[in-house]
Amino acid sequence: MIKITFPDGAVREYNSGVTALDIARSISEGLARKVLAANVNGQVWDATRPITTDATLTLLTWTDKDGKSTFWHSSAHLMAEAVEVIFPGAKFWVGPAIDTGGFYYDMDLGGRQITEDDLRQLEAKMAELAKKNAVYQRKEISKAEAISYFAEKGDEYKLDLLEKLEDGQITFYTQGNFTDLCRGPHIPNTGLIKAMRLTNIAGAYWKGDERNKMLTRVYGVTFPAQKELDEYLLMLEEAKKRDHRKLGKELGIFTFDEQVGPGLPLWMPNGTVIIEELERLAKKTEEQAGYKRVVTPNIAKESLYITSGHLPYYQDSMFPPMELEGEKYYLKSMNCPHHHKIFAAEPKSYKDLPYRLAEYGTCYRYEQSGELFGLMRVRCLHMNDAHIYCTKAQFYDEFRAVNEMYLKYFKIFGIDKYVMRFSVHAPSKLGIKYIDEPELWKETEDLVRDVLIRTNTPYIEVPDEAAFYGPKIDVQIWSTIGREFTLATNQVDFAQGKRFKLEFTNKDNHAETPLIIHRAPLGTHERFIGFLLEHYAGKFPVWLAPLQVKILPITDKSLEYAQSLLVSLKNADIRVEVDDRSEKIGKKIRDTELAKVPYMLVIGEKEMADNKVAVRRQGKGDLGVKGIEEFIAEIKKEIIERTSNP
RNA sequence: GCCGUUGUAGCUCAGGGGUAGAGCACUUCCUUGGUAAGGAAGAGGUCGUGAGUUCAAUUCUCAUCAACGGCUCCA
Repeated sequence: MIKITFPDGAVREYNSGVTALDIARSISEGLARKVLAANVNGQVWDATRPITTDATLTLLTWTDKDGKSTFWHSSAHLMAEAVEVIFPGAKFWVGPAIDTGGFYYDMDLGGRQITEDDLRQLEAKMAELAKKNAVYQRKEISKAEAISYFAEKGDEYKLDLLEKLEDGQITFYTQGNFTDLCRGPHIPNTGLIKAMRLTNIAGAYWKGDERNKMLTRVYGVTFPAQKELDEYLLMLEEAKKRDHRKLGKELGIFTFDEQVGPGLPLWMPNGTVIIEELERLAKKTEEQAGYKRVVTPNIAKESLYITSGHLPYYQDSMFPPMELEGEKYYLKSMNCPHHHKIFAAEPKSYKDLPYRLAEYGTCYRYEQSGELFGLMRVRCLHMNDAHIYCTKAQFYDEFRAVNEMYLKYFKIFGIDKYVMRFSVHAPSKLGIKYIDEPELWKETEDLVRDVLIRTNTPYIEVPDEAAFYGPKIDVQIWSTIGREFTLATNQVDFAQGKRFKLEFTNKDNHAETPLIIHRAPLGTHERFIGFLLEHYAGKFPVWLAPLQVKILPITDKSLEYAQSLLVSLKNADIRVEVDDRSEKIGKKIRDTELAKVPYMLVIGEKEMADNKVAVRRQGKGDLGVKGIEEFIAEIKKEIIERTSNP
């Protein structure tokens, strides 16, 4: 007998060799039908794998993250089985579950192309195979046997995988007519997969290396019930409606033009209002935090970027230089070197530090054409940039203050889902990807970690993602499309100070090099507004809304009254327009609702007689009648306090 | 940059070897209507661009540009 400990602490005895599925069945048949896998002593196992020692056990179902990923990974195998039927001779690389939902399988179809129609055919085949209730069978196998199996099959990709594996760690999983080299685990049988959708076809480099052959990747998603697939598809539809590219066009925020160039957004009047409101917020915040504003040119001579160290590391991401009078000029892809030159322009004493320079800097980066994505990845960007020059003793307070500024902003925008990524260097890439100063890397990484730990900031540490000049903290956020983006960045730089020979005179009258903090809490206008469009689904809070109030006269008898209201509101610095078309009020309301204008003032003969306005809030409906002064006072409060949407 | 898909009116889309269509938007007129679409008429397109095949190309072929889905990349 073995002892099984359940999550609630209960302990029950079972015969050795019992499976998680048996245990579930001993509790209830209903539970047994839902079990997808099990967590046995901290490892995710097949629910059908015999347990032979005392163990802690958690049964995993669709509601568990590991249950879902087991389900999806098993679905990848099911898809592969269908692929083998429809594309005989297909060779397989890997087919994992993906965090954001679903799975993919990378395959070599021997030069054959796969089409949307093929996907529908594959789905049908998967459904047919699933109905057979085929059991996923696990088998431990020797390396020699495994090699001979795939050698015979002619699958060089699996043979490549086998090279790194040794006897004792190789398992095969078989369901129906499909056998795969796989670590597992898998769900008990294919019958659990009730609904499936192959979502798209893509190319993917073998092993993720662009020098390698491109394999065919098919993405899919499956569910234990048709209803859940329907809900998933509905959610995708909703996400599409929130896509910043769609909203940006509908709301007149930005546009692209072929003649201007890819990745070069044109900010339209409505978008420009948002830019200016964001800048107003940033400038006030930064002024209060002791920053000084500067303005620098968009181009500089080559030597500046040689000194900064950017050219050797990032030349590929810069627009090619303009050459005139024997001199090369580059469009700036970062503001730092320019700021360093401002620091260097006047001698500095320790009394001048911390010295904080801020600029909404325009930068140009030559992102590869395939990387461009709406406003999220562009070639011309406006960065909420600043550089803080400080002593090591000041570093803690300065770095902490920057992190606190992030949090202050996130509160204003209601951003509650984010992760701080602490990116550190990789010692093996010193001198290649990173400045070759091992002691300084250690020292600055320790300084940053110290801030994070002492301020109780949750973070994850990621190796080999630092900037070339020092460690950094990136703030990751998720758009409604499910993509992950770096919104803000806070970086330490121990390298450029030296390279630019930046110095201050310390208390002992010696020259000392300052530490530099690069920070951009609001990221770039492009990415931030792209994010906000999706975050608010285009319904901006009043302080950011391009048009804050629309006055809707019911008939043209109240046009004159509308004009007088317009003047009052404009005098109160409210962004307002009158809809003076000869349309019915229902039509005017509909159009204004769709334009996502926060407030509508409906006025007719009644309001005119009482000198009042009927207030309607976008998405909320009629709020009743009030005096114009009362309305102005309320909306001004909402604007000044930068209130989030109710 | 790589693999794949797409490109028709301002927008969303239909069509198809014999030089084009809908809805919305737009213009004009009628309508003055109380909280999500009043009516009529009109204007608008070298069917992304360039070349080829053909008596004839927007439709077929090739190239190119751009967008989209991924991969790679992201100071």
